[in-house]
Amino acid sequence: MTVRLRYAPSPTGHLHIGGARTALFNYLYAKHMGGDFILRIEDTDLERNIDRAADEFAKNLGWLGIVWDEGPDVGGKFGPYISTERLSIYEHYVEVLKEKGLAYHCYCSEEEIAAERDAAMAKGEVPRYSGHCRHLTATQISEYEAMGRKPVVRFLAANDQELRFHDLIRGELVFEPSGLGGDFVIVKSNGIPTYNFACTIDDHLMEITHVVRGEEHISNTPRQLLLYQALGWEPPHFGHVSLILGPNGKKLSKRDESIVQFVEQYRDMGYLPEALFNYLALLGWSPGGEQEFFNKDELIAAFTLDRVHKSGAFFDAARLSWMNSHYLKQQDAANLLPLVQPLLTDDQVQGLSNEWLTEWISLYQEKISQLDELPQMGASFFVEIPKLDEEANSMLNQETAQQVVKSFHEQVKNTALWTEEHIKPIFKTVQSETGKKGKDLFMPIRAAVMGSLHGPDLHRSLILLGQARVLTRLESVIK
RNA sequence: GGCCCCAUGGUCAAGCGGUUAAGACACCGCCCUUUCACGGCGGAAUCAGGGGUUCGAAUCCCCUUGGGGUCACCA
Repeated sequence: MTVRLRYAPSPTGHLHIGGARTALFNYLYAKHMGGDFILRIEDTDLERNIDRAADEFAKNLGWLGIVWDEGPDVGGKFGPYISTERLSIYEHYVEVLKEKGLAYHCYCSEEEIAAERDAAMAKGEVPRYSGHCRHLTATQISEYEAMGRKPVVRFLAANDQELRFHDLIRGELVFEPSGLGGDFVIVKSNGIPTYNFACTIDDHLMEITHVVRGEEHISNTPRQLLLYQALGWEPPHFGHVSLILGPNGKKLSKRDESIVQFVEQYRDMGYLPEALFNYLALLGWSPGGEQEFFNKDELIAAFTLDRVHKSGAFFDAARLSWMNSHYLKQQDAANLLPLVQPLLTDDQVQGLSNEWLTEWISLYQEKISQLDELPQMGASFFVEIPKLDEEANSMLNQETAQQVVKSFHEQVKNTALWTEEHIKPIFKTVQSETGKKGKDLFMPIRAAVMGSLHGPDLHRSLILLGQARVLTRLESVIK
């Protein structure tokens, strides 16, 4: 039997790194086992649904390199893959449960339930639905209806045995039935099923074999187990992945601004999908060896659930950054060009060929850890005369530096060709003319031409700049 | 608070009863280099505490402590 896993986000925001990692683990395991990976949208919270969010999830998941075999856009034989398009399916199973006497209408208002809960809490007891509406008479029901109350449907959780399941990551997990909170809601008063219900129905009908999800779902599992039991279904295997922690040591909150946590933001900053993919795979999972860099196929080959960590992991932005700089170095500058172009203004790229820009990228490629550092770092190439920074300025105020610059200027002016082979001898000549070498030779020229003592390879920079512009820049600092 | 989960350096982590407790990021030195970076070499830094079990415990068990998750008509 082939393995089937799914990622089932609710379209209430952007894809964040925690969700992306959960999707990634599901994907990697499905592919490792030669099975299917399914994307399903759980949009049962009508109020919080955000337009286009589902498309964004798909877009960003796709960007990361996660591909699904079935989903809202690609279809599949277990569709539809969006909860709100499956309402009639859920209705059917509500009827099934009602016929078995395991589901009933509850007319208690949210206020009444809240009052019960608060009372229980005040007494230090576990909140638990009282079962008030379990056995309503026909008259009571019509009274409630006459009052205009809209019922929810509750599942009759009469279970009094402990619930247990073998978690793929954590091992045997056991729950006391008293902690469940009594009969829980499976259909909200607006007629839409709750997560626990929809999820159970969908996972079963879609023949999901392994449910790998965040640790925050551990406590939902016993309720879902009850549902599987009531429906006479075999539950899938469950595995709960630990949380990704923010700087405060708590579960990442989407509202926490201290950390960049949406996939799209990383894309915009110039992170490569391979780097994020690689980093996320290694967060909370380890193949055990010393290898750090893995491509997708290697990860698929290596990924197993039993090596997923039980403890939470801090999101280490510095490590991601390091990993991205590695992937950036690996790339051909030409491949980076389309990613860099959107980061440059029309003004900057005016009249510049792709070849020129590619060379410009390759000049800085190994110095950056994200692509959006490039425009700033390489800005001096886009202006006629760069502004001298403090260090460069004070260097050029020195008489010895002026000598070097003047001599260099003279040579540049008189050279006919402007290639690496012609530039090298120029430095030789300046060296013998001024008696300067090493730093004393190169730094004044770098300062004069680039406006800074730090920067990429000087020879290549000069060539890219072009003879005319180099001359202009030299003249601008000669006193 | 109830229930549940977790615990190796600052961070990611290897380790599954016998190791000088890997490796990486970050950090600090040094080297390479016309600068910055890259790279190379080196350094500092970890088994939360206490009990057991065992000839032997980072590894197994218990307790404590600490952290986290969850207690919705959100997922």
